[in-house]
Amino acid sequence: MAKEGLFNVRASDGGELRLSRASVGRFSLYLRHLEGVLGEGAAKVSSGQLGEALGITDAQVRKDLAYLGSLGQPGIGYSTQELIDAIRRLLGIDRCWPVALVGVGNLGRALLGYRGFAQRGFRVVALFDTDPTKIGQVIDELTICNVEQMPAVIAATGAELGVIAVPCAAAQMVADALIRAGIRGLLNFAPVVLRTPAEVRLVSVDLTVQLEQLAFLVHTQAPESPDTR
Amino acid sequence: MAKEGLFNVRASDGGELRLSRASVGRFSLYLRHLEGVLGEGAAKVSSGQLGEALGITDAQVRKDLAYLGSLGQPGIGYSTQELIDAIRRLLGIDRCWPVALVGVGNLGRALLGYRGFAQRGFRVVALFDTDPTKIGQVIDELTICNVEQMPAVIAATGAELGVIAVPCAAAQMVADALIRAGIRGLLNFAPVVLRTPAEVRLVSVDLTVQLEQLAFLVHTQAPESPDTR
DNA sequence: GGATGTGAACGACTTCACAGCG
DNA sequence: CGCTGTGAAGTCGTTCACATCC
Repeated sequence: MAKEGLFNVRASDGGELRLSRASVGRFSLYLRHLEGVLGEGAAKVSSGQLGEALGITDAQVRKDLAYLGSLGQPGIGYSTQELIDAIRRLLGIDRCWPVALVGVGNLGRALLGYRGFAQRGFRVVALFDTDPTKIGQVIDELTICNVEQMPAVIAATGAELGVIAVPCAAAQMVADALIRAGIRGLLNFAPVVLRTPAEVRLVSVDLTVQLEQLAFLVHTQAPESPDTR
Repeated sequence: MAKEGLFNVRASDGGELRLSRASVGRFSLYLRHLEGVLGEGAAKVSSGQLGEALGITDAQVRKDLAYLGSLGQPGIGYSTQELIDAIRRLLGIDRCWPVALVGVGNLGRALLGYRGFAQRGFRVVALFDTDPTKIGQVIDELTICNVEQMPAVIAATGAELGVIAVPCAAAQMVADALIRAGIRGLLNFAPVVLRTPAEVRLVSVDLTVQLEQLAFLVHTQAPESPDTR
């Protein structure tokens, strides 16, 4: 009932590009690794080196990078910096994304303090919680607001993405409120399947599911280790 | 260079079964939903209802559930309880998994307090940190130990799985230590690609990658919302 | 009628293999 | 010679469609 598929992206040359879902996930990993090797002074990388580092084949890497245009030089490799810039553009993280965080428990605080977010241009600009005792507290110069204030606060701060880090009983209600307030994408950590209108994007991360995957792998002694996600 | 693939599982009838990676991820979601509907008193479910709830097709659900054996009754559906039991057996979570948690920062604490873990039989039995000021602190009746004590503590507690919630600079070192101490599977939250021997299972969760996926989806206004993973 | 289980068709993703370029 | 870019082949995963059974 839900159709999987390819993404249509405006390519750098202005044309349309069909991008597979699986590649999108890998671009984040390429980016992370490329920023690392650039810091070590490597101005060039080859598909073989990248594949080695991420545990995938060199052919796969070349297929992915070909989406960015013809950035590679035969016999030489790719310019690290050029790849980084192109991937950031493709993923849409060549700019700042203002984020609203709902649920300032341990998980929320962990996300708030997470370096990786800021480094990639994600900036938490608003905090919300449903617990009345937390309303009004200030963390990192941000005041925790209640859900009723959401439309006003989100309009004022310009938050476009929402992170849901509340217990699962409250998750759908929080999602609905965020959507009413005009948020365009949700990152959900609550272990429930959220119902959202088609125009709101949703990514869910369920920590229990990940642990269960691991238990399954250990339990069955499966042949190969899986990749990140 | 790493081959992806199917898992060989000992089926309930004793035979070998080939199980796709993708299905494994969905079994956790089925389980979560089934426990919910069982709590509401639904003794039977159909593939259509399950698919509707998780946003996938009924055919997909039937294909997945067929891995469990022929539990369905044509015209009736599946017994909720039977499915729950069979999925728990398949995933290997029909027993308790002792877990060692490394890194007692915000994320570590969030995981420690996470209800879902305990409910599914994952029990944190050992805590470690690299920060000397935290060593010796007691949380939830567990004393935070340092990495040197790892072999002894893990042997004493019987921990089989390790959760890595340390900054990425320390992650590989922690992984190596856990592996030396005899751990069989790792759940990694640090944004690096860990190197592990083939017999140790690895699942990685990179929160930045998830946010970047979301940014990409919003950025491109892709047609359909993705599912959990 | 209503729902399962499953071969066959379809579509997506990965790997192969090699032409072509620096 | 080394490495990229890409058609072709192969593998994996999902959906269709329908025989089958309660």
